[in-house]
Amino acid sequence: MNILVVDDEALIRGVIKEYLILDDFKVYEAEDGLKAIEIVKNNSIDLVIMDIMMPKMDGYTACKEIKKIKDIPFIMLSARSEEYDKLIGFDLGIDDYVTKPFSPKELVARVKAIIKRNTKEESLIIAGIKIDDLAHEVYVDNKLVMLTPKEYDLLKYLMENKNIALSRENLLSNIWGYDFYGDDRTVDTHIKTLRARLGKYRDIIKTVRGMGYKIEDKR
Amino acid sequence: MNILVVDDEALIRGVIKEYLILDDFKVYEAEDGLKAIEIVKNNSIDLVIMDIMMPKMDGYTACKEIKKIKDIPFIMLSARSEEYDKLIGFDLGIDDYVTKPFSPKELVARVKAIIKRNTKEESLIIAGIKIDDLAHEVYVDNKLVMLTPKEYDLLKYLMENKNIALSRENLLSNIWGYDFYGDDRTVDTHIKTLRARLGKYRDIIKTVRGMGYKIEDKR
DNA sequence: AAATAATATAATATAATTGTGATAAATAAA
DNA sequence: TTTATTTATCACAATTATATTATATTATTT
Repeated sequence: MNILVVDDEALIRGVIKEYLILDDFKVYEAEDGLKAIEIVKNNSIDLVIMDIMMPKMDGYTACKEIKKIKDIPFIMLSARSEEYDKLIGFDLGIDDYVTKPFSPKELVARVKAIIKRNTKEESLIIAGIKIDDLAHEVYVDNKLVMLTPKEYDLLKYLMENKNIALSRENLLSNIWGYDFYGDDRTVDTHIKTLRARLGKYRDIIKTVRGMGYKIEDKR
Repeated sequence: MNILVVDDEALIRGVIKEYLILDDFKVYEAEDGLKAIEIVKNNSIDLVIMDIMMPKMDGYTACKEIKKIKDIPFIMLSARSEEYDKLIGFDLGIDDYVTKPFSPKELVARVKAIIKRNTKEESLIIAGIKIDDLAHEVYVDNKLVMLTPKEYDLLKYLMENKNIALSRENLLSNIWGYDFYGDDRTVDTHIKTLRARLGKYRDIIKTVRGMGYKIEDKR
């Protein structure tokens, strides 16, 4: 889950970020509305925490602009509680509102609550293969299949990037990590074992000769 | 969950009702304080959304009367935010306050928030394991089992997040606290002792290799 | 069709992860 | 304080996963 924190005070951003990271959120930061819009355009942001009072572009305007791009849940921060009414008047689809000074723990709780009510049980499904990422489980024709960690990561990454041919380098750096300096062919071996796990669906993993691999989803 | 919406404007009642129904609430309507009291007397109402300005009997009075009958959470609606202070002065045990014009989405979110914090944690049960959180007791096959504080917290957290694979970092930050800078493997040790306490149910705690642990509830 | 290139597979050695028991440190209780 | 309990860390064994290498197979090019 990617959270964008927008506040002109670096200190406040820092505190919020620290707490969010503890709960496995990935945190992006912006110091004003304009930068926030840029980040939303170029990243997959799932929720925005935004201060109302900011230089260059205030929270109201920034929220309105971002909502045009993508309907992301918002939590607005503000120093004064009176601003609440003003905010409601805007009817921007604000999901929550927190006044400063706030407790970071409370803020994180609200983030979780909002994400929970906005997250439709999204499990990745292609052909007879389903990944329940929360449970960290893979089903083939509704039968639970045990994968090793690497197999799991590989399948998930391929499914998230279905219909895209992924080079071995891409796979290595995104799944093994940028600091992996091993053999390219390591990927091949894992593709092999993964295919074996997928049984009759082994062929959804296509070999892209001279390039790498991809998972194909016809629909 | 039964919600009573009290407002003299049928249009507003209608909008609120529409949104509440989307979230599976059952909605009762009243157009003034007197009718509201009647409905509360004759139905099991869990929460009241009430406008302050109403004919026959205003919101303040109606709220006071209803609180005499039953201690139900209230959300008050009002056209002017200045009335907020007046409302606070009354100290009627208002749970939330929303000024018109309001966002129905926001209102529903607040309803949910209030219901959540008013609902007593029911006891968690998975397989033969029961946590009575109020009593702070754990039963295995209805036999009281003594756990250390950490074991209790760990079991409770795992059960609250059943069917979700939880990383060691997640467990550490949520159970030990964000300021714990110890060894990952500490979790393992506690999982070990916890499993021992659970006797024949030790296997409901699944190891998610390369990841962490989870509790599985098949049903 | 042969030569070449790329990938698939199998076998295996290496590495990483987890389970567990022992122990020391910290905390709470007597 | 002493004692008991709880907690964290360590060490090692058991398990499981991974990377590498060698070889076989398949696809592409000439």
